[in-house]
Order: sequence, then C-alpha cells, then structure tokens
Amino acid sequence: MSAPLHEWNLAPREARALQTQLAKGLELSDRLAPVKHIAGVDIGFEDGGETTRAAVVLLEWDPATAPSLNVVEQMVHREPTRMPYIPGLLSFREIPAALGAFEKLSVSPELVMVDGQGIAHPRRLGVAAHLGLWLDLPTIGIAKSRLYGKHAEVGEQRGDWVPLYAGQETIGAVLRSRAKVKPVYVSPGHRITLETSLNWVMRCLGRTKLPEPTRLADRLASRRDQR
DNA sequence: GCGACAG
DNA sequence: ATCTTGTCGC
Repeated sequence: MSAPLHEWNLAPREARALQTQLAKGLELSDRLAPVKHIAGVDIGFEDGGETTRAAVVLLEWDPATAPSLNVVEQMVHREPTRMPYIPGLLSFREIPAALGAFEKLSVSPELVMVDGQGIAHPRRLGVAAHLGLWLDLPTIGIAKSRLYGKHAEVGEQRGDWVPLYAGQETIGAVLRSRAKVKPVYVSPGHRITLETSLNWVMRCLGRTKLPEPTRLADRLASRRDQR
C-alpha cells in the first residue's frame, strides 16, 4: 500500500482541515492484539535537509527480559524532503517517508511508538495519531518537548507524571522517564488509552529518557548511526 | 496585534 | 531536525 500523493501534498489550510476531519476517526480505547512486536519510528535529515531519512526498528516484546528487547529488524528509507517543518503539520512532512521504511518490514508490529505527539495536538492529530490511522495500528506518541496543552510541574522521581490538558480534556501526560532529566510528553495516538500508553512506555524504559523503541529508531534515523 | 510552536 | 568540542557526572 502506498500513499496517494494528493493526501500529503496539501497547502497548510487544507492540511489543517483534513486533520480536523481525520481526528474524528481516532479510537481512544484499547484495541490491541497480543503484543509480540513493538516498532519504533523516527525521522532524520541529510544533505542540509534535502533528504528525509526514515528509520523503523522492530523489537521483540519479552516481559522476561524487558526493558532489554531483541531487535528483529531495522529498516531505513530515504526520499526527497517534500515540505518544510510547520508547527502542527509535522505528519505531512514525515509520514510519507515513514511509510517507506514500514513497507520494508517483513513482520507487522502490534504496537508502534513514534517520536512526536499523539493526540496532544491543536486538532488532536499529531504524527503518531495520523500514522496510527493510516496503518490502522495502535500507536503511542512520545515527544521530547511540548507542542500543545497545559500541565502542572512533574515530580522528580522516575515514573512520576501529571496530566496534560487542553481545557478540561486530558490529551496526554508529562512523564518523568528518568530522574533529573527533562520529562517526555506521552499521548495516545490510535486504538489505545493514555493509561495503557503510559504502561507500555514505562515497560520499555531502560535507564534512559526514551523508551527502547523510540531510542533505537532515533539513533538509526540520526547521522550518528552508520550510513 | 503579540507570542507559541512536535521535529 | 541540524550545525558542532569539549566537558561534567554517574
């Protein structure tokens, strides 16, 4: 399955309108198959931004060894960057490339962790939510900084968290994934609740700030990794 | 009109 | 995101 170009090649005005419509199709309740594999997705750039590099890492979920998980596959896909970064429209810039990497996997995951927001977005369609709808898979967004929403200060202990609000609506959580380090923003994308999202993120947390799937994908997408 | 603003 | 060296701390 490849993405119709017109779905991603939209003017900001149209892209925002589409986000509002697509968000209505999100399922914010748990609908996950037994988790055997978890995928981590992230995007990087090369050539001064001209090339978009998508990375996906497939990990085998094993509660006996977690948070140490075996890497089953890791794919990289490159393509010309199609649009600049515009706050709130990240999915239109990153998802096409991410799909390219995803299509190379020989095994489909039951859960996907994405570097970015889930529903913690002005129109409730961050990159993780958008990707979840497209793949029809449960997704969780783990962002390193805030895009939208308000929250109280988070405790300093590992595992402490506070709700992220958009008015009275809870759109995510600010989680202290590691003591003494800036917290991460966790929000459900599709087919999962915030509570379940937090559970999975914490279960995949090693001694680092980011959960293993996202941490490994981040490394693979960055130029820091091999080339 | 003035900020804020995932990656 | 990316451009970039060394440096402080567990």
